[in-house]
Amino acid sequence: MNYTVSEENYLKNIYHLQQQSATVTTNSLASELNTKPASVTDMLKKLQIKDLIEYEKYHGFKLNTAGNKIALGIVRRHRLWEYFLVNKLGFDWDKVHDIADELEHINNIELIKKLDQYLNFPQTDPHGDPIPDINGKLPQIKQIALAEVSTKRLFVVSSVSDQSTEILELLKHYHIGIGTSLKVNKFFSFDKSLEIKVSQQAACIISGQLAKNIFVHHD
Amino acid sequence: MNYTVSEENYLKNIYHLQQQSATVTTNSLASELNTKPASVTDMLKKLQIKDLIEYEKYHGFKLNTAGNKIALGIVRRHRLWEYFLVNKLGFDWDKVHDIADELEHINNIELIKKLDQYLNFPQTDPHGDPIPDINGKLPQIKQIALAEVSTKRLFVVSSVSDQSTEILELLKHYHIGIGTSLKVNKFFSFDKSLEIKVSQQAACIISGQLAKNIFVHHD
DNA sequence: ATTAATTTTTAGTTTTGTCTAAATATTAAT
DNA sequence: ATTAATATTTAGACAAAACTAAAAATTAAT
Repeated sequence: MNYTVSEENYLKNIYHLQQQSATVTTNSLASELNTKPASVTDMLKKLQIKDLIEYEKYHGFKLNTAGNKIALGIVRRHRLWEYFLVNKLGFDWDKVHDIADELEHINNIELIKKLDQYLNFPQTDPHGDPIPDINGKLPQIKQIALAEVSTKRLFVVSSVSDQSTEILELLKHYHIGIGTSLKVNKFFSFDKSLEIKVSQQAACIISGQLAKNIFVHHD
Repeated sequence: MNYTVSEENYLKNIYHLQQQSATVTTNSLASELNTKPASVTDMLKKLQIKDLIEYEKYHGFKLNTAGNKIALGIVRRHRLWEYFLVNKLGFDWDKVHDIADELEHINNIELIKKLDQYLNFPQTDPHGDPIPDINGKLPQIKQIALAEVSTKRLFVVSSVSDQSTEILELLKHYHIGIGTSLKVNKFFSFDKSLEIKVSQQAACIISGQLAKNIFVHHD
């Protein structure tokens, strides 16, 4: 079976919204897709006929097993291409999203297999998000927000939840990227800021706001 | 300005047909695109309104300067991706066309600039076809069909006009690829076959049919 | 120079994905 | 338990890109 670019975009965005709340609403999907609720309703009917979602009028909807598998395929392609764009072509990680949004719709098994191999089977994309394997299985890396970590223990940055240019700018300033080792020296309860030590550099202070968006795992 | 996938496909195919005959007909374009003449007429009107072709009802049409520039951009992207697919991902050259047909429509200047750089600014794609530069200029490598070459002189294979799996199979058998050095020992007028000597190998005989499809340039 | 054959265009539909405006269901509030 | 507010769906239209069948223009043939 083959799906249109539009169908794939709906499936992908339902998938992402489901990561936050199990059931998705027409309005939230519409705003995610920059479209109108009426258009969403139209597409939902089509996706239901193709048996990719569970959908009951007026009562939200979610991907079924088949829909989930397709969504994971799209996510896999998106994240592999992001990895390629950053690690082979030398893009900054905040510039690759839109390009990957186009590349992800090229659904050629051989292409993605060879790309994966060429990239040496990466586990996560440049933002630290896990890349589903060929069967749609996500490598589960358990990660904690830096804001909730214990002090004096070494962690490795595994992902950043906000992927804006603004956060990248700040992270660049602190010399923090995916894979950077760091530890928290002290939490300051007054303004939730914290003192951290990033690899070989001198200790520095970051905001609680930032620490909530940096995810790490044990070394 | 931004063009749809369909518009780009029309422009690209008009470009290719123009390589063979200066003016293109509705029927030939329809069969090239696997569509119906009526659909071609429809699109021609649109392309004329967008000022990309010269078109007079019932009297053929061709790309104007603007249309040509866009077509060359598509060809550039197509051939760069083909190069990538063969030389980085390890595809056989007869398997890359369809994938490149999809990749070519992603029109992001930064992407193509970085891809070009990553591939080290290749001059020709894996079939030996020249890659237009960023301004649409084609590197002109003058080439002759092997069937029309003088004997006992050394040539380098620069391209193959037929790009089917069938010809690849045959070329593999003779150990001939783009870049292979060879010379013609003798033409046999009886059946137009010719004896050639490929690099270090023993001399062998190929058909005139094959020789017409192999293009070479001086060493 | 007519007629026949071919090519191209027009007219009218269809499908996909979108939209606006109006109607209907659901949820929240008094 | 109504009413008000919000969310969702329906109805009807539209644009892009294709199609079929029929009409019109061009070219070739006698």
